[in-house]
Amino acid sequence: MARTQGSHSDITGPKVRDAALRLFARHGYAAVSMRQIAKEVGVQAGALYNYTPDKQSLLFSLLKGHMDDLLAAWEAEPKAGDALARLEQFTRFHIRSTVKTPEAIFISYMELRNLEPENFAVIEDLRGAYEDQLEQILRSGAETGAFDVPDPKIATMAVIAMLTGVNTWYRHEGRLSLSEVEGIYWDMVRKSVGG
Amino acid sequence: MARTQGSHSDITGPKVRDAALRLFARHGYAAVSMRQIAKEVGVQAGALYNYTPDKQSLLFSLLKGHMDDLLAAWEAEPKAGDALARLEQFTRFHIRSTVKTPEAIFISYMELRNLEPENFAVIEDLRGAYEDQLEQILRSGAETGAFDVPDPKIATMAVIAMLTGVNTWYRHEGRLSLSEVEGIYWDMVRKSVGG
DNA sequence: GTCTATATGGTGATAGAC
DNA sequence: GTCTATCACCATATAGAC
Repeated sequence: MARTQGSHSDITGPKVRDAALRLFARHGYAAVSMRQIAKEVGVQAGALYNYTPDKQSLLFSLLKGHMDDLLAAWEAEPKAGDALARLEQFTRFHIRSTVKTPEAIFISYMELRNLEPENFAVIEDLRGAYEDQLEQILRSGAETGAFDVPDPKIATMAVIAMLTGVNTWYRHEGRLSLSEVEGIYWDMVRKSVGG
Repeated sequence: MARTQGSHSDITGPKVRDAALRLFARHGYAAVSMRQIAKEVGVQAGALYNYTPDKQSLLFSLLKGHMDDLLAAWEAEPKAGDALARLEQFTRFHIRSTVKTPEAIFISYMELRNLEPENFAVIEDLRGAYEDQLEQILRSGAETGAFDVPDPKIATMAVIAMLTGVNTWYRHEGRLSLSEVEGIYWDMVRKSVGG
């Protein structure tokens, strides 16, 4: 039986999140008003509050959703292979993630300071869990002698920063294909840890 | 002869810039009000306009000043040595700069999107000039066979991102000394380019 | 050079009609 | 679920007294 009371909530909700993600990534959370988001969605500002209790919750929800998706996608990857194979897997996974959802990756490290303390703590935990995945790979490879990594913690930060940097310049229409980019970065990552 | 009309401009001016730099770095340009800056300086908001025509000019001036300082400091470095020595020099220089002026480095890549178009173009040019310094080093090393770098442009972005990442975690009171950090990163950078 | 006071407009969020 | 209208507040920037 068809709904008699018309509702767009099942489509407007995602549109609100999409618009917020895009605008936050482009202009920054603090610089974007609820009226701008509403205009992008095609509703009045008041209608947004059917989908989020406030602006801060909207930001948090986007970041939390992204981190959950990222961790779930990594968990879903096959976990076979030695440390070198796992490092290649992580490298390619992180670059593909960066390229697939650039706005989400971007706001996830640009808008942390605009989270209220409790929200910040949640996202920082998830980020830490993600970085731990790489750190464990480097640590296990260092123990078996597969890698030459004197300080796995620092090496983790260095590799993550290098890979996330793809975000700042990669364009789909660019000179290099995604697999070429992956190959170049994997070559550098592998060599940087003496693998 | 002493000034009869009291003036604090020679001290208030720098204090305005210092406060703005610190607050922009911590909370972001869009999230910081002129009233907050004034409060930090210890004057009323109106007084700030003796030192900047508007908020945007204040941001631009901070970014421009930082990039000019950075380029001038690099120019002032001795330019002897082969590509490998020059790469080590750049690596250590960039890390030291990142650690010495963390707020300026931070806003220089976080607040670009808050610059108006003409201001953005100026800063982007200066950033490009800085990145070119590294790219030329990698390119010359690749030509002589000192480095194994198939794509100097990408390698430049990768190395810069890795080094700038120090900004996100380094603390003066931390576990590692600056020269230890430099050493670890230089080891990774050298290996990553096959040097 | 700094102050107080103010012009002008945008902000997040809510109330109540439909 | 969306609209219009509105509240209370904060924003940047300026004017004019001292």
